[in-house]
Amino acid sequence: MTTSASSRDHCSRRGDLAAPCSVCGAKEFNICQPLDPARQASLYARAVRLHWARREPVFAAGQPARHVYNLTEGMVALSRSLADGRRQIFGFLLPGDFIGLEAGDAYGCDAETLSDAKACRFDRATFDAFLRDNPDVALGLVRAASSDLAQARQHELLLGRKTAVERVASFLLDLRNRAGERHLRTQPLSLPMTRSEIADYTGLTIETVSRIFGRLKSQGTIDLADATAVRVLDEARLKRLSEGAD
Amino acid sequence: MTTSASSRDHCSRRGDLAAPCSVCGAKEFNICQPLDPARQASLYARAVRLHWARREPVFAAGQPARHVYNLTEGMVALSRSLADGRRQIFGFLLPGDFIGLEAGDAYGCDAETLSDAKACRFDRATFDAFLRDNPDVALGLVRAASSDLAQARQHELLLGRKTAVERVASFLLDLRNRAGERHLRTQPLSLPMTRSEIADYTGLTIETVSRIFGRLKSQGTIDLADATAVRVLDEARLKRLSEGAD
DNA sequence: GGGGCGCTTTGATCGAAATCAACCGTGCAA
DNA sequence: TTGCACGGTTGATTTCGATCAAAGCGCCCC
Repeated sequence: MTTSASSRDHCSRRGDLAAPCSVCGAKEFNICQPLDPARQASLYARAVRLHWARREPVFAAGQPARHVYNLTEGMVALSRSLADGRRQIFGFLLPGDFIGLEAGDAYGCDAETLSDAKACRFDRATFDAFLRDNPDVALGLVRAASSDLAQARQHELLLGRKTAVERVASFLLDLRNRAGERHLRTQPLSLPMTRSEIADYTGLTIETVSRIFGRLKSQGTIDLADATAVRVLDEARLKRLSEGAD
Repeated sequence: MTTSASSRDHCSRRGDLAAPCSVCGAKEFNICQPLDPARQASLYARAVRLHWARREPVFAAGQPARHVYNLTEGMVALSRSLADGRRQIFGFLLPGDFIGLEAGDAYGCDAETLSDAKACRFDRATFDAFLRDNPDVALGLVRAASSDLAQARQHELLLGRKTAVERVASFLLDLRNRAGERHLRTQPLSLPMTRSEIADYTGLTIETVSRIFGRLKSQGTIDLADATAVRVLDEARLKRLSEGAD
């Protein structure tokens, strides 16, 4: 199995999710609440709600890709490591995002929770059949896949050509924008990831990330109540820094 | 128009292509030769064969994405630049690859030829309609898109976490494998791209790329007849170098 | 032939970020 | 309460690749 030992199906906790499952429409964690019961019956009947604690694997690179997930709460990191342990994080997934959608026979990267997280899980075969019957949903997924590629290329530009300051500023702005889009904007922005995960995303070391946070703080560009609570004080400046000005 | 001034429709030169167009099946540059005339009539009737000289733009980031291309001969680079000119090349396209497939309303990157190149061009609307009628082709494209994403992530790992030697070794092996897959393997491997383009792909400078080529040559790992003709002498060693051993 | 241009190579030096090394604060378990 | 593990910050030093500089080599055009 790809989900960790402590993940539970149909967990007994209840409550609103950060985002309803975009496939089966579930709005609460343990209740099936599809938008269109007739069409989606075969799919949601088999959908399973899962939740994980912080720092648990959802799946690992190379495992057979038997499931597709729709994240409804929490944050998940996609990454891949070299044999000697050097790790590159590709991105941080937010509620509403799909996990494992692009996989062929096997998952191409590791997926790990960065916080408590919840997701709807679908069997790949069931999911594919559902897409065949629902071209509108399928079209939406094609768009989502294109946007993943666009994001990956943006990230390639960051890793290949930006300085350390530009990388960290870009990371902060990007996270802020994506959180804002999904109405998850909190003030201050709370970061579930550690300095080590930010370093592995930006292609830097934890020391460099820490120093740059310090510099941004002393400049007055951001405020740090603690290491995880970032308040952007000067967005325009942060934007300039992310593009190589200053 | 996105194609350059010197591109010509239905060019009068003839001859076998490196790869037949994977959509309309054209095997020669100026002759429509579809695999299944009945089904594909609406598409191939409007397909246009183009060719470009070296270093010509196919399209630029931000332009309205009106066309989809299938490269049949030559090589094209996808890239994106920062305001100050720093450029990141995302990949090198070979015959058989699609160009501009993942674009939404506008192209997300610059596409430029690295050599003389030929392609079949389709109107996006026509192409989309064709895909709706040919789900098998559409499925193939979904797989192609997934593999683009996998490749982009491999490249993120290269840019974020590999050393200069590892990057150049990975670049050479990757190009070699992809050329081999498509029966374009030449011995020695001939590189249509300059040191500057290799640098922009690997996130290095031309001087560093040149020095590493020199080092690989003096080690006996590769042989360089001239700057563009690379013969891999010790593939196993190159593989080890690309992964951090040695 | 010669001169200039674009690309590559090679050498010397510099600098941004990595590495090495303490040290701090917090939370947790003995 | 102590001790320790973990994450974060900060300082000293090193290093890898960038930058600066110069020269070599086709290649094309005059």
